[in-house]
Amino acid sequence: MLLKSISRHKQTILYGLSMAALLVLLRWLQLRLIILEHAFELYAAAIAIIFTALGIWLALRLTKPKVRTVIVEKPVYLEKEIPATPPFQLNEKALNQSGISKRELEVLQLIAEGCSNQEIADRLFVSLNTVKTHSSNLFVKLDVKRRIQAIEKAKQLNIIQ
Amino acid sequence: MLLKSISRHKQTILYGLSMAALLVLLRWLQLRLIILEHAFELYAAAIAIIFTALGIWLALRLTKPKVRTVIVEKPVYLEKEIPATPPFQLNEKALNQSGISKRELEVLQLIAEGCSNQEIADRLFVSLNTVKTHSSNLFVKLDVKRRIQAIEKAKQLNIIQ
DNA sequence: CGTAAAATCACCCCAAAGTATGAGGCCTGG
DNA sequence: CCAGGCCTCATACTTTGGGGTGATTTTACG
Repeated sequence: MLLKSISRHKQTILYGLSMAALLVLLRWLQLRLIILEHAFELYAAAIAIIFTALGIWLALRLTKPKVRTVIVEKPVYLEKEIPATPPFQLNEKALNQSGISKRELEVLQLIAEGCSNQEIADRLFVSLNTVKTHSSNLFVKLDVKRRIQAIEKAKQLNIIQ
Repeated sequence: MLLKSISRHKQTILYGLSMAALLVLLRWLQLRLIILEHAFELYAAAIAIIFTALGIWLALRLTKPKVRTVIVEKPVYLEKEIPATPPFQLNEKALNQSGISKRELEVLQLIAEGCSNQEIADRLFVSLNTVKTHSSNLFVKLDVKRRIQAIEKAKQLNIIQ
């Protein structure tokens, strides 16, 4: 029970532990180097670097990338010039009809890339359970039973590449 | 507004608070064990805060795009000029190089159709274990970890449609 | 402002997928 | 003939996937 809980929050715990370890290390370094001449500068520099990294990490972790690309259909009739490889065109109609939400679409795309649910969770910064929920909903909306079938269907419908 | 802001950045605040708690703990430990100059600690804390902020600012600065709307003109071709789908050409060279056997290829094709291992076993009239063995070998030979990746890779190599 | 949809997460349980290992039968080329 | 690849299957185990339920929080919209 406890073990399960631990393994489930492995990442969180790891984060915490590594931060703690880092601070202890810094403390130790301080004690070690306190006698040296430029210990203070080194220590300050280390803090600066580490906390800059922490800040970057925090920002990236907490600001959900809000890149939203909206593709609008605009028919253009052509006579003869056919591009060799027709570019992917998101079929918004099919997407809307299926009732698949934005987040679900993201999950679907990652599924199509061959990610495991855990990998998807890591890349979207959500929990494994959330990914499962999304994919479950996806299967219902796409009327399929397995992720592979979901990929096939979504490709047929031009919902994903 | 303030409340909203608080609830929005709950994670951040929690993180900050726990960091603060950690520092206080360390401070307390220090007071317990050693008596050192206070200026240093304050200075270090200041550096930490400032550079965390710097990191956040940097990250936010460097990840620029927010909402972008891309309008793509979708080419619609006249009836006669529907781009022909190039006929599937099995890449025998890649197939031989990969070392995939005949039976494994059959399994691979059924995997790509979205069949479960049990369904594959039924269709090939072999046991479930056999299918598992084949697919395991496939993953090694294709250098992938999951069946979805195997499908992708096999399609890339023109081993399957 | 209130509501509905979307997103998030948890817990339980079971099924499917995948790993590791061993083993026996069947061809085939040297 | 016999070594080696292939196909078959088994057993045991771990990991991942998926169903179901319920809950809270965000977000979007009238």
